[in-house]
Amino acid sequence: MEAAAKQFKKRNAILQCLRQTHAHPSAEMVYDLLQQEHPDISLATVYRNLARFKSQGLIQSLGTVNGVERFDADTRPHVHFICTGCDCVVDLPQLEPPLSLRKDAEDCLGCQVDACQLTFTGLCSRCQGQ
Amino acid sequence: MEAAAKQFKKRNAILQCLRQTHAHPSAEMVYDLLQQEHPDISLATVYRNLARFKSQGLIQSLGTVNGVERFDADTRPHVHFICTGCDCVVDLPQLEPPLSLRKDAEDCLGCQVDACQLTFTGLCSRCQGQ
DNA sequence: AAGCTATTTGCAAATAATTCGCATTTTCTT
DNA sequence: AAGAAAATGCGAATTATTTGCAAATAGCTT
Repeated sequence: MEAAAKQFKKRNAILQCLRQTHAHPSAEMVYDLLQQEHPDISLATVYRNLARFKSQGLIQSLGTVNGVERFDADTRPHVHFICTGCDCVVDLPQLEPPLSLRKDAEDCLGCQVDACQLTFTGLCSRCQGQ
Repeated sequence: MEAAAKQFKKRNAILQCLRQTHAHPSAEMVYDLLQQEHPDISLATVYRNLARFKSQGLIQSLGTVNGVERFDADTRPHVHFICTGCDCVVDLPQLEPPLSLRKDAEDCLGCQVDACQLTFTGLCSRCQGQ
């Protein structure tokens, strides 16, 4: 095996891609981002691996923005802002997620809370100037 | 026109349906709920009117749960709990949505925040007993 | 390195939720 | 009652996502 170890797994490329961006990409966005490095990757592979990462807790889903699911490799609870103009998603690590309400929710409903998601929506600075 | 004014609009039936339930239904759930009263309603009409109500601010969308969009006729900001076991959605009117963070978000990003959504996910009391 | 098994992938077809076009019906305005 | 505008039903189209399956790849065992 003298040739360069070009053949790592595509799976890792997908995870790295997610970890290197702050764009909270969709499956198709990941697919597009990987085109340079892996022109032969399949969209199905991206979907499959995103589903796997999610079930493994390696990434989290932000739910869907305009009909398409968006992902985040940062699994720590943090606040998001979603622009209804351009569909961009931005982190707000400065803001404290209201985790203290979690126990209240559990007490109110007798449920078991696994995650907390706080999202602001509106227009980003760019989209405000139309 | 002596016969009873049976022919109000289906549009209103859809809105009333949403207002009378706490199930945060999807389009198809609304369609099913209306079958008794309006067996001749079309699913497309439900979709069309939900979109209209949303754009008018008469209802809000909770985003999608397991791939299907869910709606709420209560447009006041309030906290939700979503069960990942049975996909039920429950209000938590007792909990205070962190609206105070809204201004912080705007300051951080220079954005304009229009809405705030806080959602807890986990297992409801029924689903905890498997 | 060869052989064997399990996993991953690409492709194309299938699925599922939602939207759209258009003809018909209903409502509104006069 | 007549005509214009809006709402609806139906079926087809669209779009995101999933799946079946055969080929490719990676891991083991010798």
